Order: sequence, then structure tokens, then C-alpha cells
Amino acid sequence: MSKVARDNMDARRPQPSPVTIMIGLEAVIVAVTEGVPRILSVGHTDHALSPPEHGVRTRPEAPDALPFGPLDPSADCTLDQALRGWVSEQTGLSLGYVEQLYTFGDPYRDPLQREGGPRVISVAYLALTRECVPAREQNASWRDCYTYLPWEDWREGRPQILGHVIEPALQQWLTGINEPSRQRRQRERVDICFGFSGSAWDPERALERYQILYEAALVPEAWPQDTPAERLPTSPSGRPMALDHRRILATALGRLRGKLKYRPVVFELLPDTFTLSQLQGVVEALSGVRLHKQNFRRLVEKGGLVEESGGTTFSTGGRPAKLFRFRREVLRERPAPGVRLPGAS
Amino acid sequence: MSKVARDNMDARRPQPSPVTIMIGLEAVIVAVTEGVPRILSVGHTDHALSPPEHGVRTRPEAPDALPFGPLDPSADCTLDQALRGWVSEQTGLSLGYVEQLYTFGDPYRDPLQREGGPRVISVAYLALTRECVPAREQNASWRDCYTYLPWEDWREGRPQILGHVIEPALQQWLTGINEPSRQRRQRERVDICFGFSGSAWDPERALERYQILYEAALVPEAWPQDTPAERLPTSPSGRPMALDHRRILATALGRLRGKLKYRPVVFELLPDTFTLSQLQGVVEALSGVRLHKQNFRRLVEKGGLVEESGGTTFSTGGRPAKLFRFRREVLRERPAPGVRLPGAS
DNA sequence: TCAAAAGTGTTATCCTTACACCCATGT
DNA sequence: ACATGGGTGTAAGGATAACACTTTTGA
Repeated sequence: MSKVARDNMDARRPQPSPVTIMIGLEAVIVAVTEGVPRILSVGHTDHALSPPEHGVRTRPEAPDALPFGPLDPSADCTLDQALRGWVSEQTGLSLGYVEQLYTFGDPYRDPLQREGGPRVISVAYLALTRECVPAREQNASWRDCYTYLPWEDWREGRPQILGHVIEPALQQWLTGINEPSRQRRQRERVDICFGFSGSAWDPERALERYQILYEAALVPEAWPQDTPAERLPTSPSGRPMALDHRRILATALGRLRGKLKYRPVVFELLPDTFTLSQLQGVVEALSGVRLHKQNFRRLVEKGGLVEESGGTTFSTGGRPAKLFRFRREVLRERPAPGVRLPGAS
Repeated sequence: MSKVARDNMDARRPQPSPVTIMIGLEAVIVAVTEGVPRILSVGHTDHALSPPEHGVRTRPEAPDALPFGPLDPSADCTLDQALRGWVSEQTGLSLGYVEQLYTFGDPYRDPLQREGGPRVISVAYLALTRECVPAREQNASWRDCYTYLPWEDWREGRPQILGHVIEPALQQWLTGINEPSRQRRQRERVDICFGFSGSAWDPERALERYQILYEAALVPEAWPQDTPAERLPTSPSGRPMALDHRRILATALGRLRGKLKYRPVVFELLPDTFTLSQLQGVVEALSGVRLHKQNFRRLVEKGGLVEESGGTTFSTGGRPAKLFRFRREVLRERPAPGVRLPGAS
């Protein structure tokens, strides 16, 4: 090996440092049942089950959290394997589709570091599963992901919370910005992300929206640890989560919404055979918008995404529906097969 | 804090382990000049400048590497800030657009771990920059990214190397797979990724293609460290890089190609004003395919992506060209503004 | 018989693609 | 004059979005 390359190698040797590093693996495990997109969450207490009211001053003491497991650096496995391992151990779920989302490494994102603990770097994953097996752990359960991000669900029209709570609060935040050019930039960003002032609502921008709410301190997660209860600003609702887990959830939702359009990931969430309404229901649940029935059906059928399985189901409430299955050959035919959302420009 | 939540916290405390963890930040820094997409690479020796011949048995002793810097866990900054910091320190470049790509954590991906060194987790970033400032470091330089991934450049038609080297080598690899169902699955995967057997070429699948070449041991990076020179399989060309850096490069290229279509990232690589040909040249350089001139122009103009700046340039070789600039307002008007490639289904 | 959900048909409109052709400069 | 690259017009085909309408079940 040449001297140059050896020098580069040497640069990688660890410097002595008082702070050690820990890798945490966090998983957003998604399943859709009866039109509800659910994620597996742990650590919540039962008395906290009722969702907080809009605008109520609140700071839950035992917030929900995403399931996670530490990485054993001496273990002889990849990050993915480690993740699958502890998820199966803790919950009994064997994950199918798994995708790395993002690595979060802000200092002090875990309060433990303040107490002299290690610096925790979290590698977040998105996992999709068909079954909602009740988790093996006592304190884990499947929860509607829109309890955490209620402004993301537009299926019943524009969510009340946007007009009643979020828009005025963000306007107030914007007027509080002194520097004019900064204010203009932020106003544009808010308009684009939240669809204010005539901008369109883009379901994929879930992370950017959460990020803005965080910067504007409209989510309890952004408030300092030691804020006295009476000085807390009002929460724009949405159930909080531990640490930055809601940010991770928003990342997962945005990524999944994007992926729907160009990869056939929906089928990871459906049984082998399904009706077109079921398929549409899952897409709607995840994207958070309603789709035009006839056009949706034509798109997936003529797009070669599904084929009739031959069977029919009578459990529809109306006329029996044909059963379909995913048509794998589409992978050969089209470069980016997925379910196009309207206005996907 | 409730007992449940506290238990969760405690699970995050570090276990005693003989193996320590190190975080490395690696950057794929991209710039496009004169139609060549370049990345900043370090650590190569001058005598290795000539590209290896197709099919030559070779194992460069001082491979090129991506620039990287270790994360100081006690430093009070985010991963992004740390990255910008050492890039500016080492190269003098101040990065504009920066995006996290992926975190690589396979054990023993760095041979140092075998020698009892720490487990290295690499967080890879994609960074775009306009200027090709000659790097401050002696052994850093800008290099055509297709020297590393020659099969990805279809601008002059289908690359020779695909038909002459890669396709036969992969066919041989496939016939060597004993289990029939596995062989069928892998054959389908190869066809889809490389566009064999009538499948279309999808520029975005750069990572999947590299991954296959790696699994088929067609890149030197996949060969065992101690392979004697005479037993080395033939390389399907493409200049190798250190560790898994070529995989990181492939990740970056695929991601960038995808992003071009729905986010206006090209403009991060162009000066403030530019001609439409320059714009097209950059898109072509990155996507690796030629685009239809007139349609491209109409798409970006009627799509509201650019506006005339008023000026013209005479350094074209033909008729002077109007200068354009990026039209920021498009962000408001369209949910996902980008440059559509042909056949984007 | 009616509600509910499945499924079919048709049309106007826009966007993509491909082709042919003209324009302004340097040599 | 001509080569070179910049720029315009137009027509065919396909995809999208919005309509109204029929069919088949359970209650």
C-alpha cells in the first residue's frame, strides 16, 4: 500500500475522546388495517390514551416512542440484520420490506448525553408488514399514525387543525421574525409546505412540515426540558413522541408517500389477493388524500400493475368484488411502476 | 417520568463491549464541467492515472478514495455541520446543497476492524457544487465519475463494455447458480437492472447494478484481500476505489438521477445564468442519456422552470444563445418541479 | 325495493414525442 | 458561402381527469 493511502487510513483511527458513541436502530413499522395506517409504538402509558385537545397546554410525562434496539458493535452482522433481529425478538414480527430512512446525529438529541452519557447516533428504518400481530411486548401497540401528525390526513377534506390552529400560529411566528428578508423566505417556505396562499398540498412534504412546526416551537418536543408548565406555549395538537421520534415518523411518512408513486411498495402491505378498493384504500390511507375511483382502477389495471386472480369476495357490503394480485412482470416492462397520485406533475 | 418510559431509556445505556465505534463522514462531491460529471477523489497515486484495460488482471495498490472525515463525538455540532467543516478545511470548498445518502455499517467493511480496530460506521453524503476549485490537498482531484462506473454512460450509445464484458460475465455467473428458482430470480433481477432481454435501461438503478457486479465478484472490491494475483478473476473494467467507496458513488449517482426529475437540483451545479444547452448538458451528463433538444427546451420553458435573464452569450460556436436563470416561483406552482427524462412512465 | 359498492363507457383536454424547418453568428 | 449551434411550428398519439351510467349483492 502506498504512503498516501496509508495516511488516509491512519486518519480514520479513533482519536481519544471522553465521549463514546452508541448506535441506536429505530424502526417505523407500518401496517394498514381497515383504512387506518398504523405504526408500532412502545412506551406509552394507558392513562394517556385519550388524544390531547386542540390548544391544550400539555406535556405528557411518558411519551410514546418508536421501537428501537442498540447495535452491538462486536456482533458480526449488518445494520439491517441487527434491526430484523431485535424486532423479531421484541415483537415476534418478521419484517419483509425494510428500507433505511435517515441517520440522526444531532448532539444532545438524547438527554442522556447531557448527563455525561454517550453520544447516540440513530439509524432510522422504515419497515412494512402485512400482519398486525399484537406485539409480544406488553407496552407496544399499533396506533394510527395520524394521531401524531393529524394535519397530514386530508381524506375527509382539509383538516380543521390546519385552519384553526396551525395557520394562525405560523402567521404569528412569521410576524415575529425581525429581519425582513428572512421573514419573506420563511413565509414562502411555509406557504409552499402547508399549501397556504394558493400553493398546492404536496403529501410528500411531511418532514418539511414537521420541521417548520418544530422550528416555530409549535410541538412540545421543541420546548426546553425545564420549561415550567405555566409558561408552556399551546400545542397545535398532534400527540407528541419521545426525543425526535415524531421527526422520524414524518420522515418515514414522506418517504413512503413518495415511494408509492414509483415502486410497487403498496403490495407489501396487502394480502396476496385483494380487491381494487382495498388497494385504493391503502394508497389513500398512506398518501392521506382521496383518489378518483374509476381513474385509479384504470391506472392500475391498464398500467399492468395487477391482474385478476380469478376469485371474488362477497364481504364488500355491496356487489361482490373481483380479487386481484400484484403482477410481477410489470417490473420488466416499466422502469418505475407505482401508483400515480393526481396532480403528480 | 413513568416507569415504562424510564425502562426504555435505560435500554439505551451502552453495554460494555470490547469493540468501539467510530463514525466516518464520507462525501460524494459532484460538479459538472464541460459535460463531464466529476467527483472529488483523494488518495490516488500519479502512476495509476491510466485507466485499466478491459479485462486486465489488476489490483491497484493505492486506490482512489472519497474524501472523508471522522466525527468527533464530543464536538457540539450536527453531522451536516461536521461534514461541511472538514470539507471546507481540507479542500477549501464551501458546500451548497448537501444531502444525506445512506449509512453503511457492515462489519469489516474497513480492514482495520480485523486488526482489532474500531467498528467504522460511515454516513455518506451527496454534495453539489458549482466551482471546481482545485483542491487544497495535494492528492485530491476532480475525476470523471464514469471512470469508476463506465457502464453508466449511455450518451454515446450503449457502452461497449456492457455487451463485450459485463453481459457475458453475468451470464456465466448466472449459469453457475445451482438452485433453479434462485437462478431464475437472479436472472430476472439482472435483466431488469441492466436492461437485458428487452428490459428498458433505467438510469436510476445505478446502485442495484453495482450491487449485482459486486455479488458476481466482477469488481475487484469484492475479491478477498489475500487473493494471489494469478488467481484474480478478470475485472470488467471501471476503475476501482477503496473500501466500499464505489458502492457509495453508485448510491450517489442513482439518487441524484432520481432527484433531477422532481426537484430543481440541477441549478446547484450551474452558474446563476446559463444557456439552455448548458442546462441540457448537465442533465445529460448526470443521467447518462441523450435528450431530445427541442422537447427538452419546451419542457423547461413551458414548465416554468427557467426564465430569460435578458443577456446573451456569444461563446457558443454558432448563433448566440439567450441566457436563462432558475425561476424560483415554480416551487409555489408545482409540487415536484424537475426535469423529466424521456420514458419516465 | 333500496342502499351500497363494483364495474363500464365516453369525452374533452393536456402532455409527450417526433418531425421539419428557419435564424444568427464565426470562419 | 457554409458549418455550427440556437430557436420555432406543427401534427399525431397517448395519458389524464371528469362525466354519467349499469350491475350485483345484502338488508
